[in-house]
Amino acid sequence: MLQQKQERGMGMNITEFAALAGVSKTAVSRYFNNGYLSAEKRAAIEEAVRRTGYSPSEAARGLRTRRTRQIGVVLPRLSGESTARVVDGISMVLGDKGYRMLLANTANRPEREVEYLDTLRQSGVDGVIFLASIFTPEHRAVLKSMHMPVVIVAQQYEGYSCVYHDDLGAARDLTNLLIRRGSHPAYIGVTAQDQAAGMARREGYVQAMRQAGLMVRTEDMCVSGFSMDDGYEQAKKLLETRHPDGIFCATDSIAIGAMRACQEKGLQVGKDVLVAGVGDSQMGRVTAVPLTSAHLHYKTSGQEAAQLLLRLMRIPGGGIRSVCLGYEIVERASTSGTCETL
Amino acid sequence: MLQQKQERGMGMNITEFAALAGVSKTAVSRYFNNGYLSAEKRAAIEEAVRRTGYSPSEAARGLRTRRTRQIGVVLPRLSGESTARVVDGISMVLGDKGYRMLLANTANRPEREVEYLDTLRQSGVDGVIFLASIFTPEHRAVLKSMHMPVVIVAQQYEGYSCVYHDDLGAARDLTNLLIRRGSHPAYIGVTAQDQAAGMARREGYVQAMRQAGLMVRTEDMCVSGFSMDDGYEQAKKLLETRHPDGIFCATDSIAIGAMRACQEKGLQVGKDVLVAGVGDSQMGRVTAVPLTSAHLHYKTSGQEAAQLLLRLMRIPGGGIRSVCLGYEIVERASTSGTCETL
DNA sequence: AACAAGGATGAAACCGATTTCATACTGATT
DNA sequence: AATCAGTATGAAATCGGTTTCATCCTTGTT
Repeated sequence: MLQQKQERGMGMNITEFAALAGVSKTAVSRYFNNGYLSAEKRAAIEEAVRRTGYSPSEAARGLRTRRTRQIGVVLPRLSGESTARVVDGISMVLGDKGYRMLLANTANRPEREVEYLDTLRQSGVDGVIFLASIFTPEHRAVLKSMHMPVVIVAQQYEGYSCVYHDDLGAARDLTNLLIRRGSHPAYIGVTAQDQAAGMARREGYVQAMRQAGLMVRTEDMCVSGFSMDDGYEQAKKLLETRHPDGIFCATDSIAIGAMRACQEKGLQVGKDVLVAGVGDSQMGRVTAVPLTSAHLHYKTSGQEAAQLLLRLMRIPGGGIRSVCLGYEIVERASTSGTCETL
Repeated sequence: MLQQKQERGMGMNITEFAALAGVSKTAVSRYFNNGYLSAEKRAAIEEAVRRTGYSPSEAARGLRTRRTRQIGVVLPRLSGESTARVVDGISMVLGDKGYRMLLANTANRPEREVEYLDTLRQSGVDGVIFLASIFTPEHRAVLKSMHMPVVIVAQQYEGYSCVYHDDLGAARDLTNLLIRRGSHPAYIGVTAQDQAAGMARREGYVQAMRQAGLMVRTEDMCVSGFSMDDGYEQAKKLLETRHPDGIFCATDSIAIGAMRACQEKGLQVGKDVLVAGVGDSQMGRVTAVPLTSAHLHYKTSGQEAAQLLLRLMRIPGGGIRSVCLGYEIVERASTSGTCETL
């Protein structure tokens, strides 16, 4: 029976293991926590670990230390390049530091975000990274009640460590590019409830238009959902009513939908109509007319967020600091007129 | 001080809370676990919970019950449509059942898979879903030592609950399609260490060729990496040495790379060269020549995997059962010759 | 009226670790 | 010789829940 336990390396507790190794429980605990320990004991325990495969129970350890070595990640969706890349970045940094990642996928339902944040609070994670979409008063309330390190990604929020992109700058530069290439661009964006993708990019468009001395007409600006199909629908309407010679889209998905609408109307993208998006997605690189876009460093933002969280956990009650990441404009055929072949 | 604790709803333990609610610890425990409890006590506790926001410590609970309500998910990468969709499916089912998801991203390093599986074993998750890429002897060893419910996705492995796709059938049908459309297709695949995407799809190609009475030449078959660029490189070589009039690719990414290689050589995809991939990715729908592919139900496979895991956890020491999901051939311009405009 | 079955109750044992504390030993410094 | 700082040690307390157990009420049944 004992033999079986030894071989399986399971179901053993520190008391049994200590007896087997010929040392005290305390010594075993010290072994796993780098406490004072003589070389002989250390060796004896090491040997016993090799034989049995014993490892201390995380549950018991967590109960006593109040640390779980887990951090929660709340995100609006998993499918979607940007989110996936952010999470990738987070897991790179956190994995190296021995932290595990508890994922909460809210499937784009803001009320779930609040719910999950609360669950994470209960489950005792050491910290939370929150990929926010929109901020409701409930969000603010639950965030305030978290009482643990929190980092917010892709939005700015006073009093918290945030990592975000210069959405406004990217939108301004892209709109400028559309203008320089000779168009008077219209705008297809997303809900203004989304600070980053909605508000900031819209503002970037408006600023660029004003600076260029162009009329900003509200009829030239419309609000779309996040999908390709949504972009297609909005663009179709726009093309019928306003006949723009350029469209700046708040995301690549929207832009790709818009390009399809253009082509269905017999317009040549990159020539008759210039189109640009934001995000530099894989898809935008393989479309018939490759899409001009702004590359945002999503993976980096994930890494930065993890770093900021580690910092918050290191400095008790302090260490709040935010990071703004830059962008790179990537011009392709959808604004240059040179229609490539793939 | 007590007032503060009440208001914050934090740092309180069951003893303090029980005193505050005017009941015994046991009653509180029963409240949260649906044990025998009079209506009055239930109401009193409910009221106290509302006032304080108290919730039992997961760590303490887990220590005693040996259940964490967490399940581990090990996957080769996060960015990548198929994986993301599988995880999406998993989180849908598991989230509804009150389970949390511990994600381990191995970044395509098989040795890390083994390492993470071991970490998950230690951290006491209630079960594991393993999105496998390849199976080494170390994999088999660590799986055997898990002593907890495990479901394997995208591969078949004797003795475990698996959910996988009919890769062979999909590959056979697609190859058949390429043949019916008049080509003698070559093959670009991935390492045969990958049972599903490597072996099975390759075998499907070979079977279809044989059934059609066509020569299967090893020179017409090559091994590529998983990226678009890898597919591009392999296709380029193939086009220079063998001049095929059709290419069946083991994945959409490879196929998209191959299409680019064709077009750079001045060949018209869908006419001079027919191309097909597997996976029905978003990207394959927006390429200049939309890509014929097989739709695999990734999200469903995630849901099924979660169901199978719940079943394993429900039936102690049994309940092993596997699921094979079908596919749907989606023919687009890359095999039909009708070159669409986006 | 006697008895069985099952609901309701709380004290105490238990889960498996970490941390405190009191004690002991070593070598270096006054 | 006395003091001190640092290393080593293990028994016991502790973390915050759940589960067992013995007991006490109710009912309904015979």
